[in-house]
Amino acid sequence: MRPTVHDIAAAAGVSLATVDRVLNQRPGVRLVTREKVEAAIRQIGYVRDVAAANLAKGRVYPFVFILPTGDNSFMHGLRSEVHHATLRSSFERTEIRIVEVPAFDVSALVAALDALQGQDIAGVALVATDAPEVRAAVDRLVSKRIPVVTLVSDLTDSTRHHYAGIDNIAAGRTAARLLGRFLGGHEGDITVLAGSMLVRDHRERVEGFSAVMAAEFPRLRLLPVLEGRDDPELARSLVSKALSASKDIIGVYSLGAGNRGLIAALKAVRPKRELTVVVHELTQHTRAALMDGTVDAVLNQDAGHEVRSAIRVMKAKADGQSVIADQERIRLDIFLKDNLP
Amino acid sequence: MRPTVHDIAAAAGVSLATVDRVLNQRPGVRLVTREKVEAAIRQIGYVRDVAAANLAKGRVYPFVFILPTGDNSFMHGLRSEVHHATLRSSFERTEIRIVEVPAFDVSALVAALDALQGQDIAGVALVATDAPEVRAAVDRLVSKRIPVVTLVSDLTDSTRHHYAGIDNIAAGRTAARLLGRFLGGHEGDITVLAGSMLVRDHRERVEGFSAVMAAEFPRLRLLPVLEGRDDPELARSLVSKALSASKDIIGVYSLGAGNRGLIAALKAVRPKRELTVVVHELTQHTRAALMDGTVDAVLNQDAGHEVRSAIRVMKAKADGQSVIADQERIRLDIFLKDNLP
DNA sequence: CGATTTCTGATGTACGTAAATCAGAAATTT
DNA sequence: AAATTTCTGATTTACGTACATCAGAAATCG
Repeated sequence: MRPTVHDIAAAAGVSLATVDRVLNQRPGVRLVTREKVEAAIRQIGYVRDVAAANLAKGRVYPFVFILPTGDNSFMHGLRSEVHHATLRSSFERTEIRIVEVPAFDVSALVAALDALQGQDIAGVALVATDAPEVRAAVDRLVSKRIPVVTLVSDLTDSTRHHYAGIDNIAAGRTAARLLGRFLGGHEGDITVLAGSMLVRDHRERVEGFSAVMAAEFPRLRLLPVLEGRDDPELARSLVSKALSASKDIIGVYSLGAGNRGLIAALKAVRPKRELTVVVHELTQHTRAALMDGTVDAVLNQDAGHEVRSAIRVMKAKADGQSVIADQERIRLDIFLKDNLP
Repeated sequence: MRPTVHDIAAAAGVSLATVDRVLNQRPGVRLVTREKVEAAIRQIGYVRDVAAANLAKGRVYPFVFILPTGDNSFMHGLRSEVHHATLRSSFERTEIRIVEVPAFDVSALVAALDALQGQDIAGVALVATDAPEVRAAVDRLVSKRIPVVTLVSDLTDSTRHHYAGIDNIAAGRTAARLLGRFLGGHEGDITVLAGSMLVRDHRERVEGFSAVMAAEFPRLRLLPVLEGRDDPELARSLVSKALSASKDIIGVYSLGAGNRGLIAALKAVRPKRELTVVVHELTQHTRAALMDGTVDAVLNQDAGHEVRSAIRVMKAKADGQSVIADQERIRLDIFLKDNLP
């Protein structure tokens, strides 16, 4: 059986109350006594039973998710996953609040973060726009001992406790290799469609993609990155224009959201032009496009995993516990038409 | 706040003791009273606090993992993941026992399963060899209300509660498409190396692989499947022989374990022959081979996820609880040299 | 040395559930 | 109607921890 507080008390030759004071860092214990107790804790290998502790405390974890607005499928899916998590709240002792903030809007995000300051919050998860002001706001929360997890897109040089998202440089590199290998030794242009270079995940994907393309597929030339702001309509017109401007385009990498516009543009030129296409985010649109051959591969991050992971990590941090690092690594899913879930 | 047993008692106009009898299916409650209580439970939406219940019961979950012996890296990794789980036992209230059984040995597996019959076991996870005798033994356990989860390889038509592993047909199909696309329009032979056609996962991979190859890459011809019994030495000699027998081999699909033998055989012919290679299971050997270009893609199942998922599912079944299906779906990981973890 | 101040022990209640005991009520049998 | 059996209620203890209170011991101060 696992040792309990009673065992510590017996081992250290003190009372339960003193053990409790040491464990919960309450005042009223002499240094020598405290050390005696701590030694006993280590020696018998006591670990607090979090379930029992939470029961006694009536603990609930008030978490806040800050998500960008926008009607693209990915963010819609993310919101829906957070919503699903709220349905499990009573079991998991969480109380999840969703705060929506305009996409790519730095000051709105900062305001939302700062609004959390005084509140009783056990953790914050946010889709970060990578700006110094946001970093500063996050650091303020961290310094108030509030666990902060970035979701989907990370924040450079901030003190956030954890990032629940994929390695976007690796994603870009992987896209490049898939595209390069699928195109065999062919020569031609590649067009890249991003959402916004303001978010770190998109910048990193471009960076990884360009690096591998330059190093390993010199016969494929990258055209300037198009910014579709994750907006289907804008994406459509940008891609259509690009395709008619250059007849040498043989490959497309879409690394943001708003792919339903991209797919429409591709279908418009489809029988005539042969294009190899890699896109991000598995949605109903990209799934259909993968099935019908409009798209050759879909890179995906599982929003459900990201949300559940963020919650687990925030809980662990709030309790000062460690996490199973391996379990919290968010993986880059590669979908071909054969391994769709 | 969540409703408690006290709320049920009040709502149903009965005592705590009666509520307890209904909840835990103890005798001594008249049918009408029982129905009244059950109605109250539904009406106020009571859900048992499993943490508190486990605390009160002093519940521990004695689980058994039945794993095949064998010194290939994959099984080694699997054992090590189960071992890691034992280290978390005290937190998770589990008591994990590992039973080793010779690989591909039906009667030994059946004996191990039957040995569990009378024992106090909260769940069994096994790497199944797909045979009717094994299925029958599993069904016997299931009929004794013991949760059974197949791990890595599933069991046809059995009543096991859950399968913690990848979709192997999809894995084979994916391998075929990767190999086919990477080979561009080239023509030639493909050799397939399996462990044993006695295990369902390997059979299914071959099936998926062959189907896609036949349907979509008619210029690639499949040679007869080699059976390396997941043994590095055997794999090496089989592949070496095949490579020298046919000069037309331009692709290799290795769907079992024992890849360090395969890799040695490949390296032996490496500078002269150009081969596109897809293998299963990320180990130190396949990882190195992917990095140095001997292998083009690695398909992987995350043993850690499988083990943790199996434990979560066995727990849930033991408690009569539901699982988050999406969270328990084991994914096929596709690794190129760019997205290695 | 006595008077504080600071520490420590003893004890009790609580969290939500499980499980046991015993007395009394209701139903069933004789 | 009495005797029995079957149900139900009331109450208690326990799980491991948190937290509060109060009394008494030890240390520190004047």
